Amino acid sequence: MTREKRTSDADIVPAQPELEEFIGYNLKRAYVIVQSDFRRVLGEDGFSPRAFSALSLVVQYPNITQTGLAKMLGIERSGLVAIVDDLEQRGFVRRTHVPSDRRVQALLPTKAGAKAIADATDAVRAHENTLFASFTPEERSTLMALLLRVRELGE
Amino acid sequence: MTREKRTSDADIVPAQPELEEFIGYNLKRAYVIVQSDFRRVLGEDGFSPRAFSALSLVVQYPNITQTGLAKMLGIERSGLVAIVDDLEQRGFVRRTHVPSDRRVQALLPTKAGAKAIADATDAVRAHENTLFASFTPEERSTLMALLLRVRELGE
DNA sequence: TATTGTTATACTCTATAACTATA
DNA sequence: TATAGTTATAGAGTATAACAATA
Repeated sequence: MTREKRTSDADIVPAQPELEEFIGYNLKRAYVIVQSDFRRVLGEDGFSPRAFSALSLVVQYPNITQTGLAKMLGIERSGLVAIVDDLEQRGFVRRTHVPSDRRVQALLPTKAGAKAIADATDAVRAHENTLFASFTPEERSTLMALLLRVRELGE
Repeated sequence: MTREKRTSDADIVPAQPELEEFIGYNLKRAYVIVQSDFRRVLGEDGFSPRAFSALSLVVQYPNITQTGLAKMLGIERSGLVAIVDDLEQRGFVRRTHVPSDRRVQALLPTKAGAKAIADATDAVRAHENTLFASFTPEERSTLMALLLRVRELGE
């Protein structure tokens, strides 16, 4: 058994940690970068990522139920209550009873909610355009396509 | 001002939610998919993603300090204490005092720690190979390269 | 029996601030 | 004064289980 010449374990400094070979690790690190920049920009408008996502979907799918919205967001129904409570208190959505099924609370955006999400969406677009300024349009669309492929692995 | 023919807001069903246009949103959804699969596989070996990452780095950079490890992982020093406590209790790392500076606690992997991370690394490789079986090698390396580019945006 | 929204609860992850012992 | 490790604490975010109202 041969042994490399070195004085102690501390001398072993690999050019690249094994960790770096994993997609999961790089995905997380990349996600943290983008999310923290999102929070910095959207914090001014008072939107957390999940509040932004929820309101965006309510505006696009008016009368969506809370269960339906939770499914779209990939979270539990129970977790959505606080999010909707917050959006309702800020006057961005209304819970409305549905006559045909009195269990469900359909969600409707208010005009203020539609305005707020339109402004926030513009801000997020600007944030991503700035953050990804060094990416070519092709690189961005390639990244998007591959991320969609990853998302499909979970279905 | 023209108005499209429709009976109510509920009829508006866009082919694709605006949310889907954002890299940040897709990054998060993709990350959740990969992480939950990681947890399912590594849970058997008793490694959370962060414990796995921490031990992996200690094995690769023996005598790393806690502050140095926290920087590599992108978390606060204080957050690392519980992680190292756990790894030390399980006999995977040792905290050792450094004579030249008695403030620092250098971290050394034990043989059991090196063995455990080697096995877990094999398991993670297998997990990613299975999960990304539908990706070609080129697609995987393209995804990795783009994720690295995103990570660089945060430096 | 099953489902919708809700509450209670707990767990993970992370950050901030303050402490201690060293430098 | 500054730094390494630590502790206390709090805040997101999420999940599970159970409940009332309704189907």
